[in-house]
Amino acid sequence: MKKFISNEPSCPVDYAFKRIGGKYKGRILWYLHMNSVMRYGELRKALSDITPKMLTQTVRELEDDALVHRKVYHEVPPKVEYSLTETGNELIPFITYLKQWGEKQIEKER
Amino acid sequence: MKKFISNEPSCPVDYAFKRIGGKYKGRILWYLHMNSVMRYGELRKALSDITPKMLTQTVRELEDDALVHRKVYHEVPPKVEYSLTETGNELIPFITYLKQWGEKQIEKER
DNA sequence: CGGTATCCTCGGTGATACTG
DNA sequence: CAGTATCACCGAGGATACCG
Repeated sequence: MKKFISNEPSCPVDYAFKRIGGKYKGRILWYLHMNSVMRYGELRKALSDITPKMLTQTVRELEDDALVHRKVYHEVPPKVEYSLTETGNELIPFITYLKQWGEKQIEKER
Repeated sequence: MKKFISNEPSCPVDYAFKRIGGKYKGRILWYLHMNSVMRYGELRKALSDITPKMLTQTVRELEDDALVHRKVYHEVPPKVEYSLTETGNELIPFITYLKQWGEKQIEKER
């Protein structure tokens, strides 16, 4: 039987995983989906175990990958709002599926 | 506006990511989906950059998580076949979606 | 053929303190 | 409020050699 082998240096599956992998990206995308718009401090509270450095770093990566939009209000005190971009929104069906699968597996373990 | 915050210690999204995250798991699941059954050496060729240690470690984790089935033939020379379990198959729609999304993004970059 | 056994590297993550 | 700046750690992943 002839096997299908895709040996591209950058497999699309790998590519996608790199863009949404990492310790917090899945949760951030999910929270932004649930809330539409969140401020820096709100994300920080939602991801209670995250350090400011990691939060900033992670949302910047998501912004560079065009999954998250960052809106800065030049006020005092400062205000920054995060939301999903169109491309980020395209990931939601996928994250929803993954979440349901995860819930099912957790249920199985009990 | 009241925000939706899910602060469970083990969010299902996180849970799922941990089970299919890692450098090679996505590709292994995808290859097994495409080929139905693959031997150790075939997986090794498919994932040309993987070391035997990492391959063994990764498929063992997938086996422990009941995503992959490992069938040993007690022959000489030895023969081991890997395939997706039912639970592993449930991830395929998700990986398919992710793959298409990845292809689209790669296309955008060009 | 299908793995193990060691040893080692490196970068993703964390802790803490400070700032416009 | 929304970040930066440093320094430190540790474990996922890699290199290499060997085994039943």
